Parts: sequence; C-alpha cells; structure tokens
Amino acid sequence: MEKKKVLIIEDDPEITNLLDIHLKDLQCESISAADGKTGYDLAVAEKPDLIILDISLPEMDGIEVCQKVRASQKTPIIMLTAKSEEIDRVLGLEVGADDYITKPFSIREFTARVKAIFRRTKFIQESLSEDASQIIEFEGLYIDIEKRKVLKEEERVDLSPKEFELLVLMASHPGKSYTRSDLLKIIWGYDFDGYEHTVNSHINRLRAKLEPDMADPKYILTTWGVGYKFNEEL
Amino acid sequence: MEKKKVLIIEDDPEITNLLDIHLKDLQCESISAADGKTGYDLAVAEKPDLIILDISLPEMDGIEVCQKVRASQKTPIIMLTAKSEEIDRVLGLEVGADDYITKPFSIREFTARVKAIFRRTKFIQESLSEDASQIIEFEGLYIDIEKRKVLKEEERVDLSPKEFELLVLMASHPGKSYTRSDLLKIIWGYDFDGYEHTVNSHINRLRAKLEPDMADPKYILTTWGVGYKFNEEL
DNA sequence: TTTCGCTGTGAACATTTTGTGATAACTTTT
DNA sequence: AAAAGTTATCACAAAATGTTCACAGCGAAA
Repeated sequence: MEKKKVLIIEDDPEITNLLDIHLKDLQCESISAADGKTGYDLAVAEKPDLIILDISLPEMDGIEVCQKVRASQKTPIIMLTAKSEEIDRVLGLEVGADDYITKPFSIREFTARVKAIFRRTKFIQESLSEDASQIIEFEGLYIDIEKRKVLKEEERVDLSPKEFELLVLMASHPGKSYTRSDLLKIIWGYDFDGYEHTVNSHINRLRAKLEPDMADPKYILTTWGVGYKFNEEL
Repeated sequence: MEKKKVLIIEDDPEITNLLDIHLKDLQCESISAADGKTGYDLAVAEKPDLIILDISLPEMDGIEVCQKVRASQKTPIIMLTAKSEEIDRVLGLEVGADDYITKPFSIREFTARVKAIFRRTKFIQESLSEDASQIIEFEGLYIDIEKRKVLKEEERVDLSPKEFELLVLMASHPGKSYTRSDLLKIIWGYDFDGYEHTVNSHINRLRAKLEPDMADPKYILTTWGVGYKFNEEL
C-alpha cells in the first residue's frame, strides 16, 4: 500500500520536526506549513490523508482552518491544543476535528492517536497494524509491550516507567542511534528542561537490569559521540 | 467468522476513542466520522454491520442521518442521546433506531447493548457469546459472574458493586494493565468527575477482602507508574 | 426514622522512581 | 603521555506514586 500523506500545520519548528520524525516511523510522508493560510492552501492542493493542526497559529486560526477544510473535504484532523480549556472551545464550536491532543504530549500518545485515526478511517496500512503482535524478541530477551512484561532469560524483570519506555523505543528500531536529546524529546517530552546526562543514569539502570555483562553490553550499545542504540545484530 | 464492522458517528473524540477501544474488545472493527454528513457517506460506502449514532452532530443532525440511512438500508442503529433530550429519544425511535443509550452511560451498558443487537440481528459471533461461560477460576479464587458469587479458598466473600466490577474486569483480562483513568471510564463511566485516587481506595478494599497477604498481593498487582492488573501467572 | 453498608475524599504514611552532582573510567585528540 | 571530551557509576534527596485508614454523605433496607 502506498504511503499516507500527512500535513502538519504548526508554527513551532521544534514540534514540527519531532512529529515529522515519528510520522516517518509510521511509514507516513509528511509535509508542513508554519501558518494557517499556507496550511489551508496545502490542505487543498495536496489532499493529505491526515492533518495535524495546531490551534494557535499566525495568519489564520487553527479553528478557522479546520472549518474551512471541513467545508470542502473530510480529511481526518487531529488538533493540538495548549490547554485543556481549549478543548471545550473546539468541542463547543463543533468544528469536527477527529481527535485532539493537549500539549505537552508524549510521542507514544501521539503515535497511538495517529494509528487509531488511520484504523478508524479505514486507511489501514500493513505497518500500522502492528498493534496485534506487540511482542519483541531477541536472544534471551522478550518484551510484551501491551502487558509491559519483560523477560530476561525467561526471568521476569521489572522496569520503571522510564526504563521501559527507553527499552521499547530502542528495541523497536534496532540499529538506530538516538542522541540523548532525541531520547529526552521522545520520552520525557519536548518541554523537559533538565540535563542530558539524566539519560545516562537511566540507561545505566536499564543495563543493570538487562545486561548479562555490564562491561560488554549485549543489547544497549553506546554510539560514541552520538548516543545509544539497540544492538541490531541479534 | 469474520469481524463485524461498526461505524461510530460522534463528534466528541473522547467518546469515539472509548467506544473504539471497547468495540475492539468485542472483536469488531470500527470506523468513524465526526459529523453527520461524513457519517452518512461512510454508512453508504462502507456498509457497516452496526451504526452508533450520536443525536447532536455538526453538519447533519443524527435524526436526519438515521432517516436517510434507513431509507436505503436496514443496518442496525444505536442512538446516543444526552440525558436532557427526552424528546429526541422518542423521535429517534420513531425514526427507526434499534436501540438508544442515554449519556452518560457506562461501558458495561454499552457493550451489553451492542452484544444484544448483534444477537438479535442474528450476527452472533463466537467471541460475543462469551456470556455462556461466566465462571472464572484461579488458584484459590472462584468467580461466578452470573451469580455475582466470589469464593476465596472455598469461602464466600462478598464484594460491593464496585469491587465486584473491578475484579471481574481485571480477572477477565489477566496481565492487562489498566490505568486508573481506564478503570474510571469503564466502570464509573466516562463522565465521572472525581479523583483518580478513588480507584486506589477501591482496590485497597478489594485486596483486603481477597488477598491472603496484603503486603504481597497475589491477584491484584500494581503496575508502577501505570495502574493495576490481574496476575497472569496463576 | 434509624441503621447499615457503600462510596468518595482527605490526610498521613510508605515506597519507588527520578534528576542531579561528584567522581571514576574510558576515547580521542593534541 | 597529557589534555580534552565523553560516558559510566553511584549515592542521595526530592518528586512522584501508592497504600492505608478514618470519616462523612448518601441511599437502601429494616
């Protein structure tokens, strides 16, 4: 099946970039606009399969964009709102968004919503239907994402929330290196303001629970000068 | 038997999401629309096996959608009405809806109605007829859902309504973690506005009645940072 | 009405997780 | 080999999360 096209209308480049990365993960092609007017034009011209729309935008308000888009097409729309109060406004105006996400949001939440929309609107892609088998396996390592269960050599290991998220993210993309900054953005949220070396500690604790030999990690490898990655040769 | 397709026409994404999740539990595939017009189009194009239709909708009123759909097909329709709209309820029925549910409703009520519709309309699915074997057993624990009877080591235990519902829900899906928010939505209803920590108290009371050792729960486990789950290793 | 059990909440307490600083260990560069 | 830059480790306090318990409001049953 061909890739789905997603239009991101968002004025914060930081966020646009982040969403862009994760949409690619979901096998989506993405295009973006930094203001409402351009966004609307692109929505008309490009006929995307999904629109991610921030509420507060320069040039044309997100709600207005939503209404105008809806007047001519039924492309699913996910709205991003800064405060929960704004949701009421969206709902009240009955603009017809298919879902909304309040900032700050976690990437897991975002991708889950996107997948849900695609599932519901019938644009099911092979790669998206991974929801079924949420189990990742490697030599001596078993991860059941749904149940949050991790086994190391048949033995149950319990991980803290952050440890679990780190493991799942990296194990889902073996070989892909993440910088500490990537990890902070993805797992802690793009608004986290703390030190990057916080990640080190978490990786360290995760390794302590998973690795048979701390001196020579088997699963979570260090990419010197870059960050960390899950071993792809397993 | 193949999956049943359910179309949700509802403008509140929160509710759409919730229904979506529980329809999946019932082995149904769901598609959705956030406004009446799109909803009607999908009803025609996708030929769903069941339509969940909110009465108040943007673009095209739920009643109108119902009438138009009924003009061309006999797909079962369940209407959702807000409490105050007593009048609309009658109207909805005259229009030919097969059932109606007034908001706010509990998820148990919703799934029961959906099952009933499928049963009535002869779309009986293996997975839906789980009503038959309503007995769950684990080491030292026996639950007869039908009779609302719970035995702990052969001894009868009586549970309050909420305790019983919590137990049944979780024991029906061992290993699956539920967040406090999930539990509130499913058991208390999506409109419950109270504190999440209310769940803690109920879990606590339930444990007090079930667990042989409170310090080390055997049945109801805590998933730190997430919520609770029923022990799958029994 | 009175009684009684169920519920939601607040508060005190217990536990786990997490961010950070300090320091050691390791790589690369000079 | 020393210096500079990165990563690993570890202990600790603060923050987040869970547990327990008492109590008052409520509604149903007696």
